[in-house]
Amino acid sequence: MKEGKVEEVLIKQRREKMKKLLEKGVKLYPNDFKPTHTVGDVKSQFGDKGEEELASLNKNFCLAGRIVALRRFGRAAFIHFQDATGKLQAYFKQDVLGKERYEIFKLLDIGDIIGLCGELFCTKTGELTLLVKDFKLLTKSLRPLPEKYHGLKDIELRYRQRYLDLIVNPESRERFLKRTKIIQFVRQFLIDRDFLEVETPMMQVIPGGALARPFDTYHHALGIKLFLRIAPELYLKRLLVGGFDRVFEINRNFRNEGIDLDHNPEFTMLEFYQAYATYEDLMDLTEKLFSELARTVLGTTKVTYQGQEIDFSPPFKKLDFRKSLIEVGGLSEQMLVNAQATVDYAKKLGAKLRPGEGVGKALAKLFEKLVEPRLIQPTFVVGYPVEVSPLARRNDRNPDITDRFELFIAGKEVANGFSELNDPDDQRRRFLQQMEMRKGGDEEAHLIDEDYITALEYGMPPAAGEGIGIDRLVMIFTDAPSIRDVILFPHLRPEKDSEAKQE
RNA sequence: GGGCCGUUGGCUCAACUGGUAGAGCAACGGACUCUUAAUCCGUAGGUUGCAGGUUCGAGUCCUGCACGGCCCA
Repeated sequence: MKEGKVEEVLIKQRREKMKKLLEKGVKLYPNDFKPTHTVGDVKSQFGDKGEEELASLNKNFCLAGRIVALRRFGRAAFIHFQDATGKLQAYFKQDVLGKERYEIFKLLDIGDIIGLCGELFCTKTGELTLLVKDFKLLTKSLRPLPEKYHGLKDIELRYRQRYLDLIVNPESRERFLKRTKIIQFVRQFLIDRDFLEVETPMMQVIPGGALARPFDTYHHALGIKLFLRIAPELYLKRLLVGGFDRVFEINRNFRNEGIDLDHNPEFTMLEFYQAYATYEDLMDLTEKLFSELARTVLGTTKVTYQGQEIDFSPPFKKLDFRKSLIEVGGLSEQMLVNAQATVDYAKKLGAKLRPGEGVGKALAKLFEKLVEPRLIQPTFVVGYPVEVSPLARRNDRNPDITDRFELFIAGKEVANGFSELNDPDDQRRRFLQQMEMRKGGDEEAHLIDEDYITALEYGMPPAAGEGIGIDRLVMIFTDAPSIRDVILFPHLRPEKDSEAKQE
């Protein structure tokens, strides 16, 4: 971070205060203060109590938090301090504290973390306030916080110094609290349905389970190249082979791709697998999950996302993949029956199709461009081409498509699920097709995983599985325009200064 | 990777067609014992992202670079 001269002066001033505090025998970073209450406790218990009621309490409260506002006048002052649960006002008076303690109080700054003990009362204006009888500096802050009224607006600083964003922008803090609530709800929803939470490798020898470019790394002791996982799918399905009939994992995936409003190189994914279920069962389950999630976390099934109302009450719309290209994408029937015409049109719209790549890939590209952004209300799209679904079960009536769905909300792909392919011979053929594409230059084509095929040869029960992009889900539920708004520390290019420091 | 836009005290923002870089908050000094964007008086704080160029003169125009945002690939 660049450090201007002015900032250095501000820091120096605070260091001077530290010196004075030390001279008065004040410890700067003690760790022996135990709060008896949080701001949330106090507010929920006494927030609506009247003056007399508070006065008759005659009880001592100890709280701790960061000073975020300071209004001094002579020998008294009001501050606001905040802890993890909220903000509370406190009143410092020389009468109460004595001259010596009040002199120490005067050396405190906005940003300092303090412990406060005292009684609750109600101010003239009706605000619940702690009358401070004793206080203790817990951590001295050396740097000035961003402005109290406007907060921190600079988007780059908000990402790079998220802790500042969290201190001064309540809506950011709320958003991340909501993220946690969402994940907790999803986890409990699955646990309640007898799903077993498991952890599978983040580092894999063969990165599989999705069509994406991986990050690679090296394990020195083993002397092998490893890849950060792009999906946990193939490991979770090995667990189905092992007899865990319902499993799930909520964890990070890593994909070596560009960054935009909907993509971060590491993102959080839920994947779950259920033996003896079909993709249709999972669509039902997904509707239930999303609508209950909305009701629990937001208190309503109608959500406003970027100005558009989204209704999570079931049932969700279902749309056939091919039909969606005509009805939503505006393509003609004639074009879709003519493979060459389809491919040509996809190319015309800017899709890069390599020589080996067929009509399935072209359709997927057309869908991505013409249909996906228009699916605002929760919509299941079903009937994806086999070519782009190498791990999904083939449809019994139409062998060109799979028993697969994707769920779109607000123009974003939020979930992807299918009946699992458990025929080891078909799986091998699919892998081989993918290898052909890879030879044709498709770096995202799936690699052959012989060990996984071996597992299938032992027999995997018929099953269905699904992945849900947690970050996008949180975006929609918190009205966040960018995935970076729902990831605490999104990836940015390092600043030049810090790069120099590393060397 | 390409296009467009942005970068001004710690923070939030001003500065017309090129003509002495300003304000609020925060800070510092002072007054003030129920304030809440406290108030009042005073003070200080800037290599306008970086490097070049044009010009008598550049925050402003031009070129390159860095970082960020949006759009496209």
